[in-house]
Amino acid sequence: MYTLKKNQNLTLAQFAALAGVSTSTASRALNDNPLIKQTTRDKVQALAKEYDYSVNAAASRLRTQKTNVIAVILNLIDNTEQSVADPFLLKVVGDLNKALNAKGYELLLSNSFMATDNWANYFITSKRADGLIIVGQGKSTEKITAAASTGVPLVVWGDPTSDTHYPIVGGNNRLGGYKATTHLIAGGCQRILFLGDPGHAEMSERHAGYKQAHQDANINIDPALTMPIDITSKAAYTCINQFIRDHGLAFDGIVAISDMVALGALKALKERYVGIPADVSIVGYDDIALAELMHPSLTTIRQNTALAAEKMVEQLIAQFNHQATHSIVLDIELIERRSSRTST
Amino acid sequence: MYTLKKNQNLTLAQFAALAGVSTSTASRALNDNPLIKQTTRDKVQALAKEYDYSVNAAASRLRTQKTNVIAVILNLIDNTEQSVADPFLLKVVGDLNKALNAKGYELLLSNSFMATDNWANYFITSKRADGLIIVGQGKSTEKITAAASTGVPLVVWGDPTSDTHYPIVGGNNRLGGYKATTHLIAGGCQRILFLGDPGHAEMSERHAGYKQAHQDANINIDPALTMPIDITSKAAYTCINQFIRDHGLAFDGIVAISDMVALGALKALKERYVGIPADVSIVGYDDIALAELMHPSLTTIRQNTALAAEKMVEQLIAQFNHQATHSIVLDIELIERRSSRTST
DNA sequence: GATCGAATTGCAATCGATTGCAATAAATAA
DNA sequence: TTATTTATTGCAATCGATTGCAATTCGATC
Repeated sequence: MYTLKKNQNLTLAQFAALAGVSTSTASRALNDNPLIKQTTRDKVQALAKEYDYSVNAAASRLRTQKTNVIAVILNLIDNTEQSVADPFLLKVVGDLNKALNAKGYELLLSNSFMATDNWANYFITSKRADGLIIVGQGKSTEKITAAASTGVPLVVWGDPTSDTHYPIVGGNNRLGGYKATTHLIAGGCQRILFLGDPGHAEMSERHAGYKQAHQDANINIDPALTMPIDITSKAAYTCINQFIRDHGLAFDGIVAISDMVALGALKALKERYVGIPADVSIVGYDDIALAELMHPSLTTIRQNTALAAEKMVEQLIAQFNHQATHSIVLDIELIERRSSRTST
Repeated sequence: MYTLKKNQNLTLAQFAALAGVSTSTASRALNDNPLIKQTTRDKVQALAKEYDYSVNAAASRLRTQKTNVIAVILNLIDNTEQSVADPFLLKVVGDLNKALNAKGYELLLSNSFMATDNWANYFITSKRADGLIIVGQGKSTEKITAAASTGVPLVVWGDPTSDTHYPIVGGNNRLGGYKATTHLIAGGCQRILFLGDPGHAEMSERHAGYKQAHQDANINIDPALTMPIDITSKAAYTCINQFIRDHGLAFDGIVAISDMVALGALKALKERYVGIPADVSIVGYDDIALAELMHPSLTTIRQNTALAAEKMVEQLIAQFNHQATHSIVLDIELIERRSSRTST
């Protein structure tokens, strides 16, 4: 059994007295304000370390009206279950954490299932955070537009080609869909399944790329091959099973909306002893860590999340400085592995 | 009657004037203080919603000395690279987020690579958070003990059998190691590789279970079969390849310290056309979402992270209330899948 | 030594919500 | 009716750091 020990906290006034300076000098010294003589600054800072003094963030935030906190909102799409666990989303959070820290901000994590749905009010008006980073556009962008319309600084990870009044950072989804599909076609695929819901902004773009690739190759697009499923491996697994039960193995390639989806499909196919890539080629999306570990390893479209995180933070800071912002399209990259046939 | 533009930053004073009450009444009404007449409370709360008023968290925190924020620190072990991306860690974060929200707390995310290494000082003294949840004991528990010794409220995810002055929540690692190993032995394995570094608290316990299982089955333990590798799939992959190159397939079972490690091993084996589970059986740890999706699906030890998160939050709140706390051992569960032979 | 300007430092008001205590209104008892 | 509780509400001090402006010190120059 352990009990709480009361640790005494110094206030700036007490600390200043200790250091033999006024509170103003102490405060400025701690903030490395050039108004204060260098030697004084050094002395004060050293004392702060010695006495474990650190400024009261609450007081500082109240006075400066700045929190140095950014709220990151996981804007999940479908059912909680899988989405929250999606390695890709969480990787983005990790990268954001790094990018924010590098700029002196802290990360307050939330998801779209929280009680309030007035983000601007809850986070910004209440001075909990200085800005919002919203990961994912969700099925509807209502809450986002609502927040943006109040003038709150925010950035979204999503499809950057969406026409919005706020900046969106994201991969080139159309190109991603195009490259994935083209790669399959080059490998000899003729009937390519599209696994993902085109009702969602990013997916819609990828689907457009998928269609474009077909057209460029003069291949007819069979609408029955587009499967608008949830972004979960379970949905993909079920979908593939159902499809094969209904139509047999009436496809020879799969473009999946995420690696998790691809893995669900892969599992279903393997269980039916479908040869991969001999019978069916698969391309995923995101290049999560697991993609490489699968057997066969998964061909996929890589998104540079670390760079994306930096860009998002950049765009947010621009808003703090009342500078113009804009959506950013990031390059994507096709990572060829063993789940797809190489072009002949 | 004139209308005020909504969503301006109202102060409590302005809002109270609007509502025709004093600031004290307004404040109490918003906090549902029974001192205030019910009808007044209702009226004030309705107005708050109408005018998008929300209390300034900075001011409130300054006055009440309570932040309602918990800092969650990812205490990573080895190289950043893989660990940050470990789906298991991130799942824990997701569950913590949920558990904290349920109790009215927010989650401030950090990792052990941040600038400061005086956690107590940085988070608590500075009034950024009310308590710490540290995910992972790391290779050394220095920082944790340092923080704990200052009396800061904290809880750790790690090995609960460690003898500490702070509460640790975690799975029954010894039992986990034991069950995994016993399961393999029951399936006929005689030479079982242990993939994971026993120098780390949790791993050490699992290793103890591994040894115990051997003893109970009267099987000699070959120390050469214990491979102290990093907790990454890459390390596992390399390790298995190296081992086979050096000694051939001198083992018929693997107990892996995490699913990621198991997957790395699996990949190496598959590439060498080793039959799984025919030639080698594998048991992982954590039961991440991917475990089920692998081919063959991965037998593993499941840890109940959602429950763990709740317990951790509970232990933390107990400290806020100056109640006694204690470490908690959570049950684990063997999930039998296809990567291991079933007991005959 | 006196004067002026620059370099440092200090004074005191301020940020916005909370809460002990006092004050008032309403309800009950005498 | 008046006295006495009891239920509501308001006053004003307080939390701790920041910062505009005033005050002081220090050099350098005449």
